[in-house]
Amino acid sequence: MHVSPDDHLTIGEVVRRTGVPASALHFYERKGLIFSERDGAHQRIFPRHMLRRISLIIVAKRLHIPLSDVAEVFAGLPTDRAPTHKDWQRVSRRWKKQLEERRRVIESLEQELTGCIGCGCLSMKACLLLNPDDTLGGRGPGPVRLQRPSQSSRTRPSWHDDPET
Amino acid sequence: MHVSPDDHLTIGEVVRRTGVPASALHFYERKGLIFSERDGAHQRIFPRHMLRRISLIIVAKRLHIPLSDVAEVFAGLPTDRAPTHKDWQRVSRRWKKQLEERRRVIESLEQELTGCIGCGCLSMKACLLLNPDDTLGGRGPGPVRLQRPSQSSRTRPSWHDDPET
DNA sequence: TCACCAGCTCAACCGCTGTTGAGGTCAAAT
DNA sequence: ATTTGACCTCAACAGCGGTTGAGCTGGTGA
Repeated sequence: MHVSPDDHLTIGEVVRRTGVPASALHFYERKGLIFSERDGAHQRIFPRHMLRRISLIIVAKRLHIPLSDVAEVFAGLPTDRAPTHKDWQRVSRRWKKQLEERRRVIESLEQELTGCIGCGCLSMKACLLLNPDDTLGGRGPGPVRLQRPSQSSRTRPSWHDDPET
Repeated sequence: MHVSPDDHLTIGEVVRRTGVPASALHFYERKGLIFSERDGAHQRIFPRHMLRRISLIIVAKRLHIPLSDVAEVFAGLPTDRAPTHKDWQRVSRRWKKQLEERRRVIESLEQELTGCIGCGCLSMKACLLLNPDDTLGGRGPGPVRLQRPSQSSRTRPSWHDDPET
């Protein structure tokens, strides 16, 4: 039943082992993320270590890392053998940093939104939600502003003012 | 210079006030998020309170709330006048919950990934990263597993085992 | 009168991540 | 000899959130 030499796998075998549909494998190959040789009948033969790359793609997918980033990562990885444990550590730490960054962005948005729930001015000029001024969250990680600015320091049109009047 | 009655605005005026390009306004209108009347020359005339809806769309965009959710929210809002402060509070709290949920998902992924950096097995069967078993993170908010499972309780293929061998 | 500007519609296209389907090849099994 | 199954390629389509461009109308000022 289509069994390949120990170190090579047909696409069907890869599909069964990884759960990734053949259409996606074709797609990844077109994108240059994975490679295959061909047998006499022009059919793909994947080196077994390609399973590692595919695993990495699956992980990236779970983490919502775009394939463009995966491609960047793969550019620094050997193509003739599986990545080493050290390779994995580099990659996973890189992706961890991206998760942290995403979390920080969300936390910052949460704080802004919380500050705006009671206000609701939605003024095109004054509302912080509407005006992503990069001064906040721009430099350095960590919380930027834990307290809402004092009343006096912030323009506060009342709710029923029309925006931009 | 194209000035409309106090309570109505041309599309150009809306563009200038909101910073949203006309093409996007057309798009939002096609999606049923905003409405306009037409003047004699079939040109859009926006009721001034439409600016509030547009502000909400801008906020949603910043929060990465999909337009489908905005549409859902707008379905519960009056179409003939601006949303009230109470409306805003309902909406912003809803979106805040969604941010919290997204943050929790990221936190959970961060933890999984952290646990896997030292392991790197990437086993199709055993790796938690590769096998999103909904038992984790599925029920209840908050951290699910703060410590990595004990060596004994978890299958740990060594790095150089081929996945799925 | 003529240019110009604001606006209009409709269709096509962008990047992303794949999926679906049509139509063909090849080897093994019946 | 035929059928089945696995595989191939290529093109088109999906949803999301719009943008771009062509070709039109209508009002205003020089």
